[in-house]
Amino acid sequence: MQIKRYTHQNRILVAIDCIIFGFDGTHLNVLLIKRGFEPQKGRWSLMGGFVLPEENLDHAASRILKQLTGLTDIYLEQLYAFGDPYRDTVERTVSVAYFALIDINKYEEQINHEYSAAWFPLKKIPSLIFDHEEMIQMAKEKVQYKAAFHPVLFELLPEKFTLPQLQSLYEDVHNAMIDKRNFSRKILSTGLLIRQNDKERESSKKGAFYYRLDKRKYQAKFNAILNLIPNPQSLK
Amino acid sequence: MQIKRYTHQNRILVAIDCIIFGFDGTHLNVLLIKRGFEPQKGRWSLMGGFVLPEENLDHAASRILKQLTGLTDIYLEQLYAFGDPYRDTVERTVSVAYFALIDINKYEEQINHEYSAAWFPLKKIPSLIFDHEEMIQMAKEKVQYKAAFHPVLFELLPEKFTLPQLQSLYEDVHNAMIDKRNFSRKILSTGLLIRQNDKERESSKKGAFYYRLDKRKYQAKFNAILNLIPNPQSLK
DNA sequence: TCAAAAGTGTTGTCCTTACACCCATGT
DNA sequence: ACATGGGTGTAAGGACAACACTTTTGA
Repeated sequence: MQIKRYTHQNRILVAIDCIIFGFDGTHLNVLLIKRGFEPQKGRWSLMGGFVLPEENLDHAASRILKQLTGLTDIYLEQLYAFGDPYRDTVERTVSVAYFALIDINKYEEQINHEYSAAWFPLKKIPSLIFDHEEMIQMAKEKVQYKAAFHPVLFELLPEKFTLPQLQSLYEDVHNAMIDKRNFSRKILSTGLLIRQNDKERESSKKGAFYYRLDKRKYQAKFNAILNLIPNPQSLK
Repeated sequence: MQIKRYTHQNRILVAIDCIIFGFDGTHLNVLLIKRGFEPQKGRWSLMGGFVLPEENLDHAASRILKQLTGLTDIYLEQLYAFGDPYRDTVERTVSVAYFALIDINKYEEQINHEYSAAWFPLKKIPSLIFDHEEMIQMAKEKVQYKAAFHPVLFELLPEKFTLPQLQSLYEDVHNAMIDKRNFSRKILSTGLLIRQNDKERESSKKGAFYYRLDKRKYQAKFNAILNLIPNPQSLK
């Protein structure tokens, strides 16, 4: 007996919301849009959209990310499904949240005129619609946790970056000061970085060597458990 | 302007599936049901059900867990949302998977006659409907990962348990032999266990002391990052 | 008295941390 | 020449892993 449809069941809207992180050199930022549409027109929110009939959740998230940023091949990971019956004030909607880590410079090259978007440092997030603040909070904790054991923060940097840049990123994400000697030893001991011959000369007179990821080793070791921050206890 | 409903959008069934783990003293097991209903009647599957109009996802998962096991106040955590458009052969359904850790003995006291359920060791999972095998695989990896840093496996044991029991649990979950001297030192150094005065005398002549969780400290330290297994590298 | 599992301590190695000085360069 | 940030080495302490013998008791 072939069944065609489940009867007497309640169908629900399924949406995606994207927490898009970028690093401005000092702080981790989130990309938000000012809604030009109802509901809650004029307020800030995460970029989101409904899941279409023929696409899976990952595809929907990629599509929505591309719609705002123009970017593809981005680090994107499912975070959590939010399903409070009243979280969306219009109609019940289950939202599957994804977080993305992008190189903030790549974004700035793109310009999307359909949405007015802006970066906000995590400590200065404005009031958001629905449960979007909760989503960002959870995403932040997830990135923090993940970055303590996996080399995921490289996704936030350009292809060429310096150790001081990398260190500020770690310091901001973990909200801690790190000793630069210990940091460089630890990071370099992973074998993931290849030193380039040229230097970045904007932010210091001496200049700091550029590094580049060894992509083979990066992929191979991504899921390995590394110890990337001094006191994992400082996480909660 | 108040909107009443999103127009032109596609509504989807939202279901919950529960991966219920129990430990039989030797192996980690999963509780499966033999479906007495369509679709796929007669095949093994996870326990699941649709999300009802007025309940959130956690509530739906608790309800479904209780329906099968009779148990409440169980460790239950959202795992992942599965949303391939064709994963359910009847009709598109997004399933939010949860995993539960229960004391297998508590379950056996309960008898649910509506469902014929059975425990399967992880290495002997039968063929399952839809994407349920993938769900179990992901849940297994999640438990393994989580247990390496957080004292979550206690949820699988009765209130009173012995160190050898705990050790076999860790050994099975991480698929590794652990030195008992190092293991007991590490576990006891967390300060989470209180030794009882009585012994378990079934499985050895000498008898092994019972321990009990210090619930205050357990709650306090649950999210702290502990090092609970010898070589985190043995995870992948 | 023997077998079977429980319980316990020490040592060497490695990893982690704390810490201070020199280097290169632009002004 | 000096100020600024980049880059490196070492020593002490703590954590981890490897390892073997004694204890208890039921048969």
